Amino acid sequence: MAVRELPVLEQPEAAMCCAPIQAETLAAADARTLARGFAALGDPVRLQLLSLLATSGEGAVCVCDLVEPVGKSQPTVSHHLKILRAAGLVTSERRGTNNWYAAVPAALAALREALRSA
Amino acid sequence: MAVRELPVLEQPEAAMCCAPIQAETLAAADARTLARGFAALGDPVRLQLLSLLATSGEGAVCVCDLVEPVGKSQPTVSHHLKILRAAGLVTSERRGTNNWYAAVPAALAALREALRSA
DNA sequence: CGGCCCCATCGATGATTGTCAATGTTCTTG
DNA sequence: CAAGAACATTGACAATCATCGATGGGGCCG
Repeated sequence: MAVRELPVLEQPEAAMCCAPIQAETLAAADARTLARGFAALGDPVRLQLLSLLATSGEGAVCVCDLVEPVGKSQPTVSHHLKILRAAGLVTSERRGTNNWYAAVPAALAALREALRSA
Repeated sequence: MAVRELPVLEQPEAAMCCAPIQAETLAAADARTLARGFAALGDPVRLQLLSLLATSGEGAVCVCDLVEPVGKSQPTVSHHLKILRAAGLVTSERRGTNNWYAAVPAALAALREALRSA
């Protein structure tokens, strides 16, 4: 594509925004942001990826160690990681030729907090 | 429709299954079930509906009081409520001519628990 | 009984999504 | 510099989804 689309939504954004679901009537804007976060969790492959990252003894995991466990092609895994990163749930860091991903506990905690309902 | 589709997935199912994301490597089956629950939260309209239900002083809310706040057509709201109910996140009860929906705190708590990551 | 709400379902449509094979890009290494 | 390895991006396609207007069915009331 010649003309870049507005990349504004590509930025990590979920992080720690938004009032919990229970605060008066969730504003539409907050709802959109929160929904993007939950939607990122709404796929089995992404949950497995997140699980692999969260349970890895030492924080980060190389993509090469993620492809086989989830049983999908490498481009598909890359695609899901991109979504998780856009939602702010994971971070990535290049080390030499490979790419290490790590979960962002604070982001998960934020979504968890939005779910407190009593 | 003459022949009912297999209704098995229509039943509330999320409820309280599945190991948390952090337990070893989330089995594919558990991941699917959890993902269905989070996917149900992955839409702004459904989050708003859930918010309305969770914040209602007295448990249940009539559909007629849900349509206007979310700014969508009545069939659309009905559709989203159906999805929330299928995911076990809300329950419905007929009272006279109208239908009252209520959040299921235990189901929300189950998803919240799956998110504990440290 | 007849009309009127309240709500669910149907049918259609445009948009989004998950997936893969093929191709690029960026390093490292010989 | 050439070859190869590790990922990301592109393009394509089938499937799912969100949305709405129109319709249907079940209670209530006059």
